[in-house]
Amino acid sequence: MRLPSPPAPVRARLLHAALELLAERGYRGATTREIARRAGVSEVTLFRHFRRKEDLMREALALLPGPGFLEGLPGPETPLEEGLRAVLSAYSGLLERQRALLPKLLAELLRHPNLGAPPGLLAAKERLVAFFRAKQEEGALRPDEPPEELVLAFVGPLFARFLLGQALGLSLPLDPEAYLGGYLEGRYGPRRGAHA
Amino acid sequence: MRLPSPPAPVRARLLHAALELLAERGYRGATTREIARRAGVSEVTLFRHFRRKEDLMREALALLPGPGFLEGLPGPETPLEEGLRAVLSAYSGLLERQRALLPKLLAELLRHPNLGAPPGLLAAKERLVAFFRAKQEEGALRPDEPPEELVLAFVGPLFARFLLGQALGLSLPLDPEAYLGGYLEGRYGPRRGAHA
DNA sequence: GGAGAAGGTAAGCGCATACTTACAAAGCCA
DNA sequence: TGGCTTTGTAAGTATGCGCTTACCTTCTCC
Repeated sequence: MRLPSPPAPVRARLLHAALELLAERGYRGATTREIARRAGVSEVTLFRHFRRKEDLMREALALLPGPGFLEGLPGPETPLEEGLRAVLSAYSGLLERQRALLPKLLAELLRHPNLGAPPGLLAAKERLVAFFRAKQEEGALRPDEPPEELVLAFVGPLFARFLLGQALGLSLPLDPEAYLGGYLEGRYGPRRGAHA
Repeated sequence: MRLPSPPAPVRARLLHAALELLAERGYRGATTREIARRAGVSEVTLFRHFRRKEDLMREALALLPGPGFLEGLPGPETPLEEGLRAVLSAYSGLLERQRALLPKLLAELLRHPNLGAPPGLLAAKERLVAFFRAKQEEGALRPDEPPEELVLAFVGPLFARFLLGQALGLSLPLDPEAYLGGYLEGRYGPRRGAHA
């Protein structure tokens, strides 16, 4: 009798190799030969686990954003600054751990919509939007912008830091407290309150 | 006697087709056949103008960010809000005109560092950093963050709007005044000044 | 020990790709 | 008219790709 399959390490290795190569070289550049080689198995084995390259890629993308990421995000009841710090740490941890794989993977998602958006990423987005909306309703954040805009304003610069940073040679260490302050207080000069 | 070559339209069409396809399908997916077809010439003609595909791609990327973009950016003497509005209009105009080609092209740049960073993009970055630094020195912007951080905080959400937006199904119309306000005033709730 | 599952090796098929060669047609300028 | 340049068409080469087939080995579990 077979157990419901203890997650075969070969399969997992193939998925991780596929994800890596997809980010590094794009869909066409990530060849099945190279994926198999990096996973330490033969190409035949790859095709025994996944009927088509496309199936493999779809499953690999579903690994995003990785284990523990969702749980690290704040819930609607988390206080504002604590929640923002949690987002900051989860997000920058994700980007640093994966060495900027994520921006390239997202670009690949745009190019191949038939691969479908990874459910884990969609769930993360929902959770973020819910958190920011809750803080708006509490009065802790400006109510005059849609919550999605607040999410983008917080997460966008983190994201662009990796993409633009690498492409244009901007390398910035991340100072979480300064980052939080800039987000909450705005960028006006030191002694200025609200603007006209 | 030959004039210094009035920029051959065939060559220009090939470059634009290459840039488009590079964004749409990535380096490997942008085949020389398809580039030639889209430019309305034969594949042989393509190889008569560019010895190798790589040469074509490198030259095509050098077209970025397109004519007039640099001139639309503010100089160090432009006042703060006027300058920010100029950045906003130049940047979002660029992204909208090119239908989100840019994020995918940047991802492609990351994957093929041997193609080199387009000088026009580097110049745009320099100009932006110079503008924000000048505003810091005038006291119009917080002096406690590096100017590159201020650039990323302003431009990052615009950028992420296209990339994350398309990949995750966040679609947000851009309200320039609200965007400016959020950047300058911060995201704290309606009645709150500086934070602890 | 024997069956079945999971893996490997070797070889190959059909196709698309980057790139080439050979040759002909059209336009421009002397 | 005649050379020069630019483009086209037809055909082809070598390589690499996704994917398959056939056969052998190793391990586990009864």
